[in-house]
Amino acid sequence: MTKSQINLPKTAFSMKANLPSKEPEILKYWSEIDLYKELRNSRKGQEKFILHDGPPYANGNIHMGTALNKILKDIIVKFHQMDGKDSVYVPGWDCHGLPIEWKIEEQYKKNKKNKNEVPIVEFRKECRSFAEKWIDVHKGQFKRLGVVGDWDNYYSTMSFEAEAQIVRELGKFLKEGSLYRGFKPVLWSTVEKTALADAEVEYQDHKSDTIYAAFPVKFSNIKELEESEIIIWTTTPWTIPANKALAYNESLDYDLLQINDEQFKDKKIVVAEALIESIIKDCNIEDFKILKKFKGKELRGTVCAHPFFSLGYNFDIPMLEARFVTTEQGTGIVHCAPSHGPDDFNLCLNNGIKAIETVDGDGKYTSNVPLFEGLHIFKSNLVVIEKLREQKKLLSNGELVHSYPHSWRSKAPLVHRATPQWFISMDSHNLRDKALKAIDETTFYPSKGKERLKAMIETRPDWCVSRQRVWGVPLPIFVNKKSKEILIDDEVNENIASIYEKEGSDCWFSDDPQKFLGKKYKAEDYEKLSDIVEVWFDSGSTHSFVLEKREELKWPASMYLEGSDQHRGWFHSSLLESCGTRGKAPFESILSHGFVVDGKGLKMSKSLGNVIAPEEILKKYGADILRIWVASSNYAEDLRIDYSILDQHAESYRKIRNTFRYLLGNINDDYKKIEFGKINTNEFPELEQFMLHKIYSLNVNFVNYFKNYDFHNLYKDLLNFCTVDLSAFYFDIRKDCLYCDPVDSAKRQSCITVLNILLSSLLKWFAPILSFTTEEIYQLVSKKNKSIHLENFIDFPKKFENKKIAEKWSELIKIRDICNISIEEKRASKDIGSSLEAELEIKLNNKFKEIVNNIDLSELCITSKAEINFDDQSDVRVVTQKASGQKCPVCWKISSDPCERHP
RNA sequence: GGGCCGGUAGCUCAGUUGGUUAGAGCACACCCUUGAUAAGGGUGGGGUCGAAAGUUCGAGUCUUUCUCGGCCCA
Repeated sequence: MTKSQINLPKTAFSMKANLPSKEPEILKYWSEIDLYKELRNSRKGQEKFILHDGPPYANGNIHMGTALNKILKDIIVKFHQMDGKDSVYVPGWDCHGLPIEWKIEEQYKKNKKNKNEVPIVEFRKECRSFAEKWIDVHKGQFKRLGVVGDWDNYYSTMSFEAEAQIVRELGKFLKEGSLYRGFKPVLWSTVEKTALADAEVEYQDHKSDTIYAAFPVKFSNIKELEESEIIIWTTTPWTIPANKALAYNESLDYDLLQINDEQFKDKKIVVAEALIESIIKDCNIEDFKILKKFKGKELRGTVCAHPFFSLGYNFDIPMLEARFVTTEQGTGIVHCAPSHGPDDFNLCLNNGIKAIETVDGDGKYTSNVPLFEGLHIFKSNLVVIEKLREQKKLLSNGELVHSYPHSWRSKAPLVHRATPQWFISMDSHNLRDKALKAIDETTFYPSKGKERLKAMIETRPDWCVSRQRVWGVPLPIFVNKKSKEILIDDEVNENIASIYEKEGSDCWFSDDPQKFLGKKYKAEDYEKLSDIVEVWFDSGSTHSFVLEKREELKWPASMYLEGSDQHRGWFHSSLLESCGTRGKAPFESILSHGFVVDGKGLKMSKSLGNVIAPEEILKKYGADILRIWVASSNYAEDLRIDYSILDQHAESYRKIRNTFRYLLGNINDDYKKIEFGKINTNEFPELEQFMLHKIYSLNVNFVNYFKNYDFHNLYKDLLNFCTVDLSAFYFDIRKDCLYCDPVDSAKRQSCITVLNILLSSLLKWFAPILSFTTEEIYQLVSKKNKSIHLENFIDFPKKFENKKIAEKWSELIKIRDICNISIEEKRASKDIGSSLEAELEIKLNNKFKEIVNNIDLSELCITSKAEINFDDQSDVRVVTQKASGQKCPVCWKISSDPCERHP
């Protein structure tokens, strides 16, 4: 039988991958050999690459976005590890915060338990164990993706160590003086006497009093405006006493009107042109004329007086530019009470007007509001309207039914109320400037991230770090009862931190305040805050209790990597926290990725029914397919996924797998490491030399792509190499030699050498992406080492590069393509089937003499014969004919003479 | 509603400073092979470059408007 005469490929590497069942076995193996420890040992003392993990929230199963994030991190960590660096990855979790509080409250409701009757400490314990449970679930799910890291020593923002360090970090801001107490409007229920979070608010129709009120102009760059009045419209007359500014939009058109009606005789008013019609109707104005038209931007610098200026409100009301002013309704000028609206608050804050406490928790005006102190705001609309009328500053009043926020519990209407909050100043100690400088010193992938973060830092208001909640790190602040001064003392701060380090922060709520104050101060002289720190400060501090505290890590991190929403989130808070405390960013580079969307580019949502869970993909395809999806997608934009896209990647995977299978089969699973120094590439056939050049130049691209974290191009090059250069070209041509030539022939040996080089190259190139499959193969062929992931990338010798051969062979491939077209014609007409049934007559222009010198085009085109003739005609002409003669039973070549190799 | 980013074959992606007929792989169709075989090879079809207008001798590339989508903010 002729089959015994030829060397057919033989391998234990199955064609079918069976990833969903194979991968867990490999995971088990990694855990048995303690891969993470091996990785660390293998790179002791090497340059570090530290990708600091942005902590996911310990709540709910992971979704595609989380999977993408972790896989991308793992790919990068593995690349750097194989690049010879000590590439350490410590995963972490964000644990404090409202979502977990709600989950526990939900459980209480189910069990008919009253939250207010549960001691804070007990409630917090339940939050803690809830977070712990989800950390465990996440851990299992992340590991299943093939993510390698220090899972046993993960970090969490609720560890005692973290809570203690967060106190120390706050202490730095406190000591510096940039942490201050201010006021900020929150949605407040005067019935429940508490602030409500957005999700606790429901919108219902509500009847409000409306007014048109007048603010006299004191100064303006538009001369005609003096002695006129700016008109505003509002649905909350009770906020007029808290007014501090007026807002206009610079791109709107405004008019100065003179009113001639009896009741407003000779009044001159300013309103937006687009709203004149509705205003004159609402205010019963019949006779007016337009004195002047002007653009909003001309209002810059205008200062008004308060409508109650003659009643003691004798401060300036500046006019400020604001984009939120529209001509939808009102007058095109908005009255701003910084204590009673977020827009108003931010606008005023950015213009140096601080909010003050104008209304107390019960809804009554404070002493900061002359004339109205003690009056309940819900009863004061009519009082304010009367006062305006009395001061001749009311044009009209009415009522409006509109959508308005209400408490979901009491159903009572809510108000925006400025409450005492704690802020970190952006400017008092140049935090903004420091952060902007740090951004300039950071490398962004993709580069557009830099502008995005910069724009946010440039315009953001002071950082509010306090929350009136329970599940978080308590703000470690004492305020002197008499002087109202904040206690700033390193000793006290360190005392609190060291207590937390031992027992956690629960004790803040249960233990004697004296415990925290130490002996220096008396507890009775101080008010202990019950606010907690907002969770972005927690996660923004991870660099301090992870990067700085752990010996195996370094500060700053080499990279922070998150979804692009984190420009507003973790990138942002980490930058501010670190610049405030250390003057520098905690990262050298930032990589941001887009969002996972469905196959059509729409966001995934339950209502659209287009959600794909990572779990389903793992069950159907396996983690390596998901990892291919990550590597092949352009993370700079949104990443599309659906089953047809995954099917396509699964197809590519098969191609890659079969490439490996061909390599393994032809070396019979007997991989031999090739010593590059010992091989003389010049003695190789040209085809082998060409392949070595291909390997070399692919690696040049590979390194460039990797350095720029350009994985989708890197993967594309690898895949194309497998399909175009190997499967359809090199492998196809060399089958004849591998199967039919004597085992010891120099040509076959050269080929085997190249196959060995290819195997090790591809294994390493693919290892960071196809973590499981490359390990599966490595286990089959490696004799000494425990894991492919412990290997280094290959440093290919310069002698592999051969530009001359590359140029020559790219011409040969063009000739081959033309031959194939000619062969195809004969195949289509059923003259021949296999290309070995063909013999070629190739006519070449004389200029190709050099190109085809020493080249057997029958080998290249896999035909039985190829005759070359030269002339001075056009470049390449091929005639294909059916080969005549006998088919050699061994190599299947057809020839009229007996087969030379197999006589 | 505002800011930012994006839209190139069915899919994943290339496309330099504007310059031949817009490329690759996959998928698809047809054919071959049965010695990589639930594999492998060959050939081929497929694009108004989201839309419109403008600048230019010339636009996928520059400008404006619109549209669709995403993120952030309100």
